[in-house]
Amino acid sequence: MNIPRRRNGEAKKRKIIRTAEKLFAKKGFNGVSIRELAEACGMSGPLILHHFKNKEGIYDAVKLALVEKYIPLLDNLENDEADLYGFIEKIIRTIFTFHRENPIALRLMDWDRLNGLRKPWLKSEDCKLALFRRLKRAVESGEIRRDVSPEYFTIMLIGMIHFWWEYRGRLVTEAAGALFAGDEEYIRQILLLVKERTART
Amino acid sequence: MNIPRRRNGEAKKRKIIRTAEKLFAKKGFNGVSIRELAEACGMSGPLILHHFKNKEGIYDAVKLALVEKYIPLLDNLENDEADLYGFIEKIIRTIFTFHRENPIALRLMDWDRLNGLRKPWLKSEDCKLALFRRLKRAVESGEIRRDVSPEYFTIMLIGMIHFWWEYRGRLVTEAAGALFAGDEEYIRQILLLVKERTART
DNA sequence: GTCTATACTTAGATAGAC
DNA sequence: GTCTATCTAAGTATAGAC
Repeated sequence: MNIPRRRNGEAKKRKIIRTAEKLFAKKGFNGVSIRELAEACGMSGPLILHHFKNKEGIYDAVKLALVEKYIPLLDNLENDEADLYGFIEKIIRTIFTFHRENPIALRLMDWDRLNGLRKPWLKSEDCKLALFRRLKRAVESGEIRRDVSPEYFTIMLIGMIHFWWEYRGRLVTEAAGALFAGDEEYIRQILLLVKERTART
Repeated sequence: MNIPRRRNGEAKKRKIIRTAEKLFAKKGFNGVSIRELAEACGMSGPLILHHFKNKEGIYDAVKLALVEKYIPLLDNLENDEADLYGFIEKIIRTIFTFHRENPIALRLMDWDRLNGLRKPWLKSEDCKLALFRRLKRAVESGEIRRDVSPEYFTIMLIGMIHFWWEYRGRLVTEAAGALFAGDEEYIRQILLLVKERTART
């Protein structure tokens, strides 16, 4: 009994990634040791390094796993629909859904940005780009007011959303339900803002 | 000759703080070793630890130095003037000035937030608070539209500003002049946004 | 695949001479 | 105040038995 199964490695590998995700999000790359990760996984250090080349290899795998969760959400945004406000709401909700389902993503991205991102998050800029392109078209076609700058307006919108999730992450005392209601109200306020700023009179 | 002067310690201490500021901003607390800091200062490690109790002591001193630069800016905001838009512009310019004069502050604050801030940045929330209070008064008195939420609007504004400086920090290829012009245009766009959203029709 | 033992490096901090 | 020398702990990673 207790015969080590063949091809048990993949399960362990996933376990390592899931555990490392949380630890890296909490303490950053430099703040997590292989020893600590091994203990949290209930394995030995050398076993971790049997599955991954080195510590950076673990980190890269964590990033890759997150990017892969991101991709299906982006496929939603392929065709930038006719209705500008519908499109903006869709983008906002896409980002909100991603962060709600991946509460550690923002912290990981922040650590990575501060550490000077050796390898970039290939897909993470796509929401910003999609938003910018759609806004630019709307300004050029006269769909919205001409004095709106697509570049700066994009930065403002992404900034509002980004900061909300940073800020929200610190409200640990709140109940989950209250946070969710806050999300909805914040989205509503953003959409009001967008309309008031862009609508032609 | 080359007699070691008395009371030379304070100058060294300042030098250590100025050097540590840059290193901590770049690599975070865990990413900087005392050895590295000592070398960058042109001193030995033990000398650093003669002036500060330990590594955390250096870090705290760096934070303190930054907070002290922040205080005089805040004194500007004491009386929240009659004109709402003037007040908002003043707050925005205050934050912009601070970040332009202390280009490393934002990174330090971000590192600190991620590391779980043992000791808080006592004064850094004050701009947000001043803004919130003024907005609340404006809504309640009917100075601006009633459907504006002071809480969320504050978060949006701070988010826009915060993200701009994060984003700006990555635009290393741009000339300083272009960045400065970008600042002005961004402020202009924010103020347009605020007016369009809040003005009563 | 999985462990123990261990090599090697670097970290923070101290002792003590000057 | 300032240095050299050094301690101890912790880090990454490998060797090799099972």
